[in-house]
Amino acid sequence: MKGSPNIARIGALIGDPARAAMLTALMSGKALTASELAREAGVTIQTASSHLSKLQQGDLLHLRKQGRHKYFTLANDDVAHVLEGIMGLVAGNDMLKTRIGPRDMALRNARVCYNHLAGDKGIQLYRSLLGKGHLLLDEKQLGLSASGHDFTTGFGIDVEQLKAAKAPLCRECLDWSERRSHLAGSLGRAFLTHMEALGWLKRARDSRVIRFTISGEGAFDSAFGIE
Amino acid sequence: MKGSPNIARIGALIGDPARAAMLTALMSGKALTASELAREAGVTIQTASSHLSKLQQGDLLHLRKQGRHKYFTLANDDVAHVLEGIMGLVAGNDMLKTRIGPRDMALRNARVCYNHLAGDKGIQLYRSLLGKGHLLLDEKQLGLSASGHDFTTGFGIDVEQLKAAKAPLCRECLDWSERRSHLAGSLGRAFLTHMEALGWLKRARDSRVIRFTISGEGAFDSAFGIE
DNA sequence: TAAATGCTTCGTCTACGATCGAACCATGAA
DNA sequence: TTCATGGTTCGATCGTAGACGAAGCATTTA
Repeated sequence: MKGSPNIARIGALIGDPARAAMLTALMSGKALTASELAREAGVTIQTASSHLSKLQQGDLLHLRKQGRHKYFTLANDDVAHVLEGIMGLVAGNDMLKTRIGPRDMALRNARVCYNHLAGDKGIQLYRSLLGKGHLLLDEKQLGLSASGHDFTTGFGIDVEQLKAAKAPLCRECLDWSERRSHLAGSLGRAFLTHMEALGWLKRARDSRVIRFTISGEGAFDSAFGIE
Repeated sequence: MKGSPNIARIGALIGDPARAAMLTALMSGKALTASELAREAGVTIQTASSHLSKLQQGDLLHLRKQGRHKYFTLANDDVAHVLEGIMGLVAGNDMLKTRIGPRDMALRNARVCYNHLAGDKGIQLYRSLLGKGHLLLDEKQLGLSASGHDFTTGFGIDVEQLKAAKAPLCRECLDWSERRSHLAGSLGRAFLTHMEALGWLKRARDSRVIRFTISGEGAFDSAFGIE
């Protein structure tokens, strides 16, 4: 109707507790089935089904049928970005009152933000790549420089394959815990999955927490020149 | 309860049509009274009062009493940032279907995003400052370089005064229309208000649209080196 | 085929919240 | 003081959306 986009629709989608729980669960980046999301939200499978169809209708979720399963993920990085932003709003207010527990400390140190690395570790990575000139912020968005291309392929990531896909390669994402940017986009995802493949880190089973192994932490520091 | 912040609360706040209308109205950056917001949302003043107290309770709004009036603004730049992000989500989906009209074109060209310049013009400004080394993105957040300090004061902005305030000086804000960053923070606000004072541009009465004057457009281009 | 699993649809119930009329405070003007 | 204006609080109404039980599809396994 008006010139501005319809905010209320999306707000209402996020505004329901059950749906919000599902969305936060999907922030892990994993594809989850309808029944898993139902458990996560603490509702029966029928109501979950209703919620999921609404979320999908609102283009917040992406669906991938596979056999008799339905795997849901967040629709794209933008959705994740908005969700992180909202978390930042609550964090700014609540965190001051609530004493941050060990679980939150782990979240702040390293967590997954829709399949890419966030938290303190994510920012270190971003800063390193930017500082060494591997990432460029010159013109539009964020770009991978020639040296960055070499570095990344040398690290073991198939950049050409990522470039072939239609999804944006680099994107920055603002962190609610640290108030700084970290690397998102398909490249950000590739970094995380590759580090996991290298055994540097492990994802916690049912949360967004990431735990680095002892050797992985050292390898991370030396690979990216963290003092 | 859980480790992650409580998203649903904020989503629900944004999710009501009346409240959403108020928030989008406040994206203009102007301070609006309760009754103005009631008109904007199309509800009576009583219900508006209820909504406003909820929004304030949720730390989305900042209140400033003045005489028998109550002036509301968005609580901070982060709130504006999140709202723009949500608009971006809807824009990505709806804008493809809906043919963009002249009103939207004006919005894309130049608009106010919580008191700083957004849209195409906002990005030009940001790119220019970054390209000339006046803004630095090295380490944490965004910073004003020495040359940027000189340039800005030369432009007629009292940077020292801004630095004295507790609000962050520079911040980047992602644009939904252009998918690029522009300058937010108190410095971004200062740029907009100063340009308005110089007569370069005029804000539309009841929208977020900004119209540059003919001379203002030329002055803008030469001041920031837009070809 | 039958049985089991994953998910959807239907119908009903319930509860919360948005809305407004009316009365009530508070501030500023006459 | 009295009047007008800006805003809040109370109470009642009403709608809608969320919840689940039960039945219905669909797909995979036996």
